[in-house]
Amino acid sequence: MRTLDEMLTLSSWTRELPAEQLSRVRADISVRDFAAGASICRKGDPASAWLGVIDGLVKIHSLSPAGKSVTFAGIPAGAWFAEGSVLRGMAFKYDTVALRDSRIAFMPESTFRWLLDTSIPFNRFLLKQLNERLGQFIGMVEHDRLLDPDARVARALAGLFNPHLYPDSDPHVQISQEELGYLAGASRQRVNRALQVLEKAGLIKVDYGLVTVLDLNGLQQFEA
DNA sequence: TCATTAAATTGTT
DNA sequence: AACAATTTAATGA
Repeated sequence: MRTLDEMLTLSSWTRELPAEQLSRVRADISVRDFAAGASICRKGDPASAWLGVIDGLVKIHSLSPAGKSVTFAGIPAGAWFAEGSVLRGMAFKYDTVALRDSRIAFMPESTFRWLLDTSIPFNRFLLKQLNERLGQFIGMVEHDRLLDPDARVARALAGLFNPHLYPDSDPHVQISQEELGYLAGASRQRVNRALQVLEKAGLIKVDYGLVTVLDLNGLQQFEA
């Protein structure tokens, strides 16, 4: 399992941070492990920390009153998230759940705001991240209305590998087809067929509980 | 190390 | 939604 220091080294916003600043940030962050299926934070919890996925995989999702699950984003190792709620100073609007055993970094809101007030590199990073996320969500609406299920699964999968949001270069995702369904807005059965199509197209490799991306560009551009 | 079993995940209808 | 097949993880001999 990866460590906080490895995560910080991987995060681009730490690279231009002066050593004193980085060491304070490092000292302020706390780390907690979550088992697969465990809730990391719930809708309504105060957004008291900026969150980083040191290891594992996390989803941001919402449950309909009828119990249907919709996943808005899957967050792989190496990524930081929840800056929206911390910036707003409000409670979380969605639930976040560990999809596998995961290690999460908690940067206190006070440290986050201190970086915001003092570090240009940190602000640059946040702007870029917010912009990338905006693009991803606009894309989701577009794909939802214009693309067939095979292509939607392809884009949902590709979204987990956005190189700006998720700098980790590991081409594997350990995720079940059921969870991919929640992410792509398709049934598990439909996801299963889509994965077979994408595998035959040479874009991915499918294993038990694991998808390996072979051609990220091809995935992003896939259309039936 | 191997066999057995339960649980999770997948493939198909 | 249901069912069978497959894979993994855990257990104990």
